[in-house]
Amino acid sequence: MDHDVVAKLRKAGLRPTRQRIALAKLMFGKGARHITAEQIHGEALSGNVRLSLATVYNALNQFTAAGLLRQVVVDPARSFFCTQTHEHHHFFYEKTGRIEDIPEDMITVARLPEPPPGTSISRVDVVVRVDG
Amino acid sequence: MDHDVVAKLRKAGLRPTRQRIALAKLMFGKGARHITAEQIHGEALSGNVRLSLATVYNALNQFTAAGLLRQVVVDPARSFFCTQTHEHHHFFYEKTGRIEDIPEDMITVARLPEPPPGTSISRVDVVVRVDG
DNA sequence: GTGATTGCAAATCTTTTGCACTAAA
DNA sequence: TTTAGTGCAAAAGATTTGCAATCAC
Repeated sequence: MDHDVVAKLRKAGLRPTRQRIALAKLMFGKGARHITAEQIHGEALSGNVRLSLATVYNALNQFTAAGLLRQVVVDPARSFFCTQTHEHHHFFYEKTGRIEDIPEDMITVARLPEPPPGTSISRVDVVVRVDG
Repeated sequence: MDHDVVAKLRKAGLRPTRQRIALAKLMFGKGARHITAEQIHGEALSGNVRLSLATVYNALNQFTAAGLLRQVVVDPARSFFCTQTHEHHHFFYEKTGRIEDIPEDMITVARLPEPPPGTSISRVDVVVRVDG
C-alpha cells in the first residue's frame, strides 16, 4: 500500500513525491528485484506513471544513498539496483544479462584477507558468472 | 623483449602490429597490472608510442577475447583490464578507485551453490570493497 | 598485391547536470 | 510561502563504429 511506502521514504528522509512513491512501489512491491534505471522507467510508463528517466536516475541514487537499495556491479555496460540491502551474492547470466540472488547461506567466504592498514572492509561481493 | 610479445600475439592469432606490440609490452612487461584503456593510452603516449584511444580499446578487447587479459568489473564508471588470467580476486579501494590483487589462496569460497540446470559456472569473482 | 589493422571523427549509450517550473509541507 | 523535487534538454564520459589510408605478410 501507499502508506508503507510513504513511511519508508519519510524514514529515509526523502519527501514522498508522486514519482518516488510510484518507483518505490514498483521496486519494493514484489519481492527481491534487480533492475536497471531503464527497465524501471519502462515499467512506470507502462503503468501510466509519467516521469522522466532523469528523475528515475536521481531517485534510484537517492534510494541507494539512503540505504534502501544496493547497487550491483556485474556488467560494465549498465548498473543494476537491487532491493536486498543485506549481505548477499549473485548469479550473473552472461548470455541474458540477468541477475539472480544467491541465498546468503549458500556461500561461505573463508579466510578473508586483512584489509590494508588504515582501511576497513565495507562490503564483500561474490559474483558467480554462469554461461547461460 | 619484443620476441616474447610477438610470439604471444602470434599464438593468440593476432597479427603483431606496432601498436599491439607496444601495448603488450606495457601490459605484460611489469608484473600484474590493473589498468584502464585511458591509462594505458596515456602511458603509451608518454613513451612516445603514437596510437589512438580507439585502437587501444580495440586491442584490449581483442586481447581479452584471446584470453590474454581479463576484464574486472568493480566500478560502474569504467572497465579495468587485468593481466592475471587465472582465478583470483580483488581489493577495490572505493576512495581512490584503485584495484589490487588478492592472492588466490587468501580467499576460500566454500559451498558454492549449484548453477541452474543447463548452465555451468564460468567464473567466480570476489570483490572486497575497502573504504580507503 | 591483398586482406587485416589503424586513425580519426562521428555515433552510441548510459548517466549526470543546469535551470525554469511545479508540488509538498 | 518556502524549499525540495521534477522535467527537459543539453552535457559529460566511456566505449564503439564507419571508412579511407596504411601496414604486415
